[in-house]
Formats: sequence, structure tokens, C-alpha cells
Amino acid sequence: MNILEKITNELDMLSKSERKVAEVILASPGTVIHSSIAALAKQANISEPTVNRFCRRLDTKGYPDFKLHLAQSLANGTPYVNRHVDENDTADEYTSKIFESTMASLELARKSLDANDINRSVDLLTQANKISFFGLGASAIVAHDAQNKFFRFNVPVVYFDDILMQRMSAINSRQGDVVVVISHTGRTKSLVEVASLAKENDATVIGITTTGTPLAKECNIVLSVDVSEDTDLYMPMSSRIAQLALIDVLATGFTLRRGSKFRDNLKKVKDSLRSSRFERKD
Amino acid sequence: MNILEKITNELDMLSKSERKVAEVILASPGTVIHSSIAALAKQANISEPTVNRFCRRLDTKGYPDFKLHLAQSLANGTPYVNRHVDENDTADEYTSKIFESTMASLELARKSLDANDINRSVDLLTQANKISFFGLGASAIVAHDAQNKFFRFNVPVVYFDDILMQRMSAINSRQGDVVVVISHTGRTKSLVEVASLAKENDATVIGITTTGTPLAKECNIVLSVDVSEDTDLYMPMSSRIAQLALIDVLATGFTLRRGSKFRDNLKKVKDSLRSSRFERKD
DNA sequence: CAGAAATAATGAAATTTTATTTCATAATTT
DNA sequence: AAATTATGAAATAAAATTTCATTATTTCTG
Repeated sequence: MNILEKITNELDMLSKSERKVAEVILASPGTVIHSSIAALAKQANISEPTVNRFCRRLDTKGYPDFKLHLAQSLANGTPYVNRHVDENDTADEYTSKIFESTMASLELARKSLDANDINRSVDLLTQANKISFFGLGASAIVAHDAQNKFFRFNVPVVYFDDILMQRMSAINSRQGDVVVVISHTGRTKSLVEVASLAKENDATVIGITTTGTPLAKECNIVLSVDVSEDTDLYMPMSSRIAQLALIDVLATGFTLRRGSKFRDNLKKVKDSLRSSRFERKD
Repeated sequence: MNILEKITNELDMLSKSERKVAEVILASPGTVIHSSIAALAKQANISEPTVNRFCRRLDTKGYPDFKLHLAQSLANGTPYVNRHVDENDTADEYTSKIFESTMASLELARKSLDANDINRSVDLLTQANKISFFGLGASAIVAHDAQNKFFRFNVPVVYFDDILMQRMSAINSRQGDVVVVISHTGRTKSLVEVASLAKENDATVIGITTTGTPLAKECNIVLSVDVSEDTDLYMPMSSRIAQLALIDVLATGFTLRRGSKFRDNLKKVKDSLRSSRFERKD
């Protein structure tokens, strides 16, 4: 844990003099990492041994070790956190906040994913007769993107962002087909129905959704992408980006499973675009 | 700059003995931050003053100060770097690599963006009579997503991922219309043509692309999203995610510009979905 | 509730550890 | 061979830690 947070947490477990030290440190941690124990003691109006005891109470070996921890906490000042956009933010501010929140969500999403489930999903996808990606709203974009990736693999792949097409397609599915259903909330009724229809028709259903939702219950495998709710502006933001990163993971897993020869093929697909582009000069 | 990089850079400016110190440090920086100057000297088979001189050559005040710098470099171990997926990676490994690379790209993209250009783009978008988003391939998804966000603002917005529709739409555009053209490479001929057609017809053209590309030259404003090339698997990966984050930024800027009353409206749009979803129990 | 006893907190001084400086010598370059 | 640079042993200085006596605080007792 970040040592600055730790100091804040343990503030009331400290003695009077130790708290003085804590306050001086919290007031300007940046200065402290360049101070000797004597200088800090003087600043806080207490003795050197007190500083030393303070350091030990925070589970560090002593003052120099404490400074090391402090320096680490200060580096990159708590990397990425979900900071909310404020009414009066400048363009620079809200840009930074959004990018940072996005990164924080990706961090979170990665933690919620289970490598085993990914492995099993990749297994199923590589063996599938047909792959379908279904999503609605923002998740439709993710399904669309998945199609854009998987069609390169030369496997039958479809994507639908239309409820009726999804239903019809689900009813038509059979053993050996894989249906990937994407929904952040996992509560969209028609999608849950589609998942259950596909399952009834013997398709394997992979859900890209939040843990414990109605959709998750209908799936054979759940790839849980838990990100903090996108409450800021009532629009899906981080959730779809985390889902897209997961699509990248699945696509990558797919190509790795297929071996190096297969990857040459991907290069050909890409190279086929060359004539439609302006040449690079470099 | 990161002190570890600095050591690597200055390696050939160091004397023989100092280089020994450098090598020991680079081999296991994590151990060094818990070693005394004596311990490190012994490990490198040189004397203590040499370590001290080494520290000063790297512009630190002395050994303790050097350790502080080292500790900061080690904090969050060079946060996110673009690590390439390897043939033999386990699911866990490639998942982590992809998420980290994505985060690294977002970091890069944020740095390449100019707050002024974002501000001007938001200005233009809020004042537009009509907004069009054009993209092809992976960028089509981004355009699709942009439509999904901007239609909530109750402004005329279209998205096309079809060359002909894009051309027709571009030719139909007029003063006051904003056309957003999205392309990572910025070299897709038909899109560059669409941009120039739109410009000829007095629309304002905003390009979401890489700096200095043919597309960039056709645009009134370029929002430069420079990410490291997605060379890994010949598929667009990080680029489209950075573009999506930028769409979030533009959408957010839009809502902020419109004020708080407008945001209540967004909530209504979201609430309209309620009946199509299963209730949450909590 | 006063006052004694026990406990905990604190800092002065001594000690120990760690880092730095000085300077003589060795290695390298000119 | 002379000049320059690099290096480490020893001395010194600085910083951190330990010890221990003193002071403050709490708890107990009549």
C-alpha cells in the first residue's frame, strides 16, 4: 500500500508527538525525502528517536527505509485513478481525466479477468464451426469490432446489432457454434433471451459482461469485465474500451493457438489493403 | 528521466570501476535500494568512494540521494510499456501484455493530443448544423461509436462506413456542417478524397489521424492520435482504442459546453432504456 | 476524588552505522 | 617520461539508532 495512505489511516493510532511528525510529512512529502532525520525532527519540534519510532510503527526498518517508501509513493503520484470530470475543467483537464480514467478501468478489468476462462474461450473459438457476436448499443460496437478481427482468421463469423436478426440467428445455431454475447450491464432483456435461446439450441455461449448479472447466469463461460460504472455522463465509456481490449486478447489467443504459419496469412490480409493506400515516403 | 535509463545511456562515459557498479545496479536494482554503500561496493568489487563518485556522475547528491532516485524509478516498475506477445505466452501473460500495451498507447496518445485543437473541435461540434463521422475498417467502429454518443445530444448526426455513402454525403455537405474523418494510417485513398470533397463543399473537416499523413493535410483541424504501430499481429489494436478515448473526450467537451441543464437530458435518454432491462435487486 | 503505582511517551546522550573527504598510489594516456 | 586520470585506504564527518533516565499519562486503590 501507498505509504502516504498508510500514514493517513494510522493517524489516530499514533502518539501526540508522532502525529506531529505525520502532519509535517503529509504537508510536504516532497521536502521530507531530502531531509535528514535531524531536520525532520526539528521541523516537527520533536526528537530524533521519535521520528525513528514513527518510522517503525509504519512497518519500515527505520528512517532511511521510510524515505525509500515515501519516494516510491511520490513517484508517478498514484498512477491512474478515476477522477471525475468537473463542470469548470479546461480541455486539458478533462482530456487528462478521461484518459486516466480509461487506463484505470483497463487496470481494473484486467484484474477481474480469469486466465482460465480466457484459455477455455480461446479453445472453443478455435474449434468453432461458426462464431457469432451479439451486442446492442455501445456493445454493438464491440461486436462489430470483433467481427472485423475474426473474419481475418478465415472462419465463418457474423455480427448482429439488431434484436430480430440476433434471435433468428440464435435459433438457427447448433452444436459446435459459439455465440459471444456482449453487454456491460448484463441486464438487457432481449440479449439475455438471445443467450438462452442459443444455449437451448446447443451452441456454446460466451458472455462478455459483469459478474453475477442475469446474462452471466445464462452463459457457459463468463468473461467478467468488471469496471467502475460509467456514471459521469450517462454514456458508456470505459466499459466498451475494456471489452475491446478483451476482444484483442481473444483474437491474439486465437492466432497464437493457430501457430506461426497462420500468422503469415494475417499479413497477407493486411497487405491486400496496400493498393488502396497512399505510399509512405519513409 | 528515469535513473535506470540514465545509467544505461551513460554507460560508456563511465570508468571501468564505475561501470562495474552500474552493472551490479542494473542487474538487480531492487536489491540495491536496500543495500548500504559498503555492501554495494563489495558486491561490485570496488571501493566505497567509487560508488560515491558514480552517484555524483549521475547528478545525484550522493549515495542516499541516488537510492531515492532509484526507488522512484522502481515504483510501478516503468508503468506501462509495449511488450510484445510471444509465441509461448500463457493466457495470463498475453492478457497482461495486451492490457499493458493498450494502456501504454493511451498514455502516448494523450501526450500527442493538443488541448487547443480539442477546444476548437468542441467549439465547432457544438455549433454544427450536422455532424458526420466517417471511417473504414477498424476506424468504422470508432465512427459508429461516435454516432452512438452524439445522437444523444439531439443534433443531426450520421455515420457511414461505406465509401459511396461517404462520398455522396460529403458532396452534399455545406457551410456549418462538420465532417469527422477517422483513419489511423491517414493514407486510405478514398477517405482522403472524401475529406477533400467535404472541404471543397465548405464543410469543416476534423481529422482523427496520425500527424503528417496525407489525410492530416486535407483537414481543417487535426486531432493527432499518435500511437505506436500495431505491428504485433497485423490487426488494428491500440489505435482504435485511443481513437475511442478521444471520442469520449469530444463528447464530454460537448456536454460540458452545453451546461448542466443539457446533462439532465442525457439522463432521460439513459432512463428510457429502463423498461428493456431486468431490475437490479440491490 | 485525591494520590499512589503502573504504564507509556519522550528526548539527551552515547553508540553504531553509514557516507564522504582527503590524500597517496596505481593505472592510463599523452 | 610526464601528465593526467582513476582508484582505494584511512580519516573524518554525518546520519541514524540505541540506551536509558525523565516526564507525561493512565489506571488503580483507599
